[in-house]
Amino acid sequence: MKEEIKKIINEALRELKIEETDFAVEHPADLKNGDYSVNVAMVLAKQLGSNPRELAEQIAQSVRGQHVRGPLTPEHARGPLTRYPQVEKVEVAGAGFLNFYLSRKFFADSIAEILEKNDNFGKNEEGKGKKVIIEYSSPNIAKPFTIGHLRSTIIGHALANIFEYNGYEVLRDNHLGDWGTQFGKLIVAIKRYGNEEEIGKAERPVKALTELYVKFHAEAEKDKTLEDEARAWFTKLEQGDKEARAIWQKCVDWSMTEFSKIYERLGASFDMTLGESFFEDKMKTVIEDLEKTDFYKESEGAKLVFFPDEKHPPLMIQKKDGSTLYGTRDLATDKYRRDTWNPDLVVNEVGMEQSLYFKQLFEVEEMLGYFKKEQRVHVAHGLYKFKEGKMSTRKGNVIWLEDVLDEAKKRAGKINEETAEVVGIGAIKFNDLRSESRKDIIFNWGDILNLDGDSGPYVQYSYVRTKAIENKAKELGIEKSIAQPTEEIFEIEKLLYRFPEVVSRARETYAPHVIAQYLLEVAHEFSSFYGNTQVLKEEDPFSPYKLAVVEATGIVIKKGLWILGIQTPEKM
RNA sequence: GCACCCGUGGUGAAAUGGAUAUCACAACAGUCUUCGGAACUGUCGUUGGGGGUUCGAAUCCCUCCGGGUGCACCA
Repeated sequence: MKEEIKKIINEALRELKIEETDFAVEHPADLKNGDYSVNVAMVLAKQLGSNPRELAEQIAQSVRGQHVRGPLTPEHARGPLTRYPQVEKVEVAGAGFLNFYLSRKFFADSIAEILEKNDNFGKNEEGKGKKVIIEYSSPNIAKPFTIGHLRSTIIGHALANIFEYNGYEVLRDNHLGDWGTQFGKLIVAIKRYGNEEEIGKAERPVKALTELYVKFHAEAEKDKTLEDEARAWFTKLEQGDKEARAIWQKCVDWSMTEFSKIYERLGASFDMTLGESFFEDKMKTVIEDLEKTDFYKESEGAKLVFFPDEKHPPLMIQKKDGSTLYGTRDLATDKYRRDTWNPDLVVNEVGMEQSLYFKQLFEVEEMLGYFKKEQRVHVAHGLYKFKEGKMSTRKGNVIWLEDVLDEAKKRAGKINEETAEVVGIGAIKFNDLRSESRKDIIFNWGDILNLDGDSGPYVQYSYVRTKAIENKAKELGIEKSIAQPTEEIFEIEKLLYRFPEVVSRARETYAPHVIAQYLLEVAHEFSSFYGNTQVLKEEDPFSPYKLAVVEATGIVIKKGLWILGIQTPEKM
């Protein structure tokens, strides 16, 4: 429709003998200002030195076919609008906006389209033939999967769905932190203070491993030789020592058993889980590649990359003891990704605190010719905060994710026992996705599970309500139909047809909250029309056309929530 | 010290450079009574301060203030 409006405007400009110019066709923020608004008069007013409102009025008249200046072409005499039955009227408003109001026909057609496409409504092809790797979740083996890891999992999952819905081929990668010096410490701790059999049988083996890890640090305070012992074990692990390898493997297995339970509850899934250990033998060539560049330098025995003009602080790629770092492994990972899948885009969903690191990483990858900077994106999220203060993952002062999920379920159970899990998890997810991911989230149970407010359960309930109305109509023997669009304009129709644009914008901006906010708007509009007693005041509460709108609303909400990774219960 | 992010009603948030800055929660005042967990209406703002760019700034630029995070052998 946007394109059609551009054509209409350009036609009017030609008729007025005004040179064409760039202008915007947008949805006004306020639904009262029409469905599309055009700023062409304001843009032109400056160039022509005329009054924007008067100019807008002239353009509007030309659009309506009420031309004033010069002879009319026969086609134009009828007015462009008569050839576009989707447009109801054009009005001049504000500083000189041309507001286009769409017609009943347009809305009825869009409702028909939603009903027809159903589950596929909103899918588009903009990413056709393009491949994107999205790395998210990426917990550390043998370390707690806390509420802190929740954000990456939830946001990453939503992003993956957003890209997929826009036609991209999506590879979801869980880049496990399964390598690094902490495994030396862990091996020492297990051998000294642990019991493998007990850990294996524990309900939460990771919890047991974390306790051992904490104990190691406590003991290492007193006995400095422990650190050396740990380093030695990590070296053994790197060299493929059988015993070290076996213990490491157990840690991975125990952790994954525990993590998969969480993923199942969260509905998150991955196409691959290539942990850092997978790239252990792939780092040599990366370091060789780097040594060839002008930016490589050794300093105090370590190998570093220095950035031109000291744009960023240097990035270390090898420690003086010869072992590698996080960055080295990430470079190897991305080289492998390029060689194996040749993706158009690689996205890392990781916390904000790593944004300098990612700037460095992307810069180095460009130096090495692995990826261009525009092919690498760091989607950064803020922290969860609690009223009591910032949460800390150190010193065992940890909030375990499973406890949070259980609490959500328990609280949601007060609404409806049967759907407690779906509503509880949905509430947590929606709370995470409803605002810009860059911002910190203040964790507040009252808001998260609020049925009346801007919450996941509120949106889920709106969907359930569409089903309730459909069932009621069935009882009354009323069939949906778009044959007779009611005279009254439902504000909700003005929102539903925009769903595909919303999905597209969420992809462009890497912003799931765009979809969440849209769903809230839909839910609010829906409840002001079909919010309970309101409906019964209507003369014709369950007309066939209204039912069609209700069903379309259900389709859009369900699909929107699906993209966010949130399930829709059938009852609440 | 340097760099990055954030600052919007009492609270939590939204706003592709556009219109009278939107929504929810809480509070107060009122209308209505069920397909339901009712819903709706009204009241409450110098977008942290100050400059600048622009026809137009919460949004872009500069600067100051406040909060957060990061800056060589962790990940």
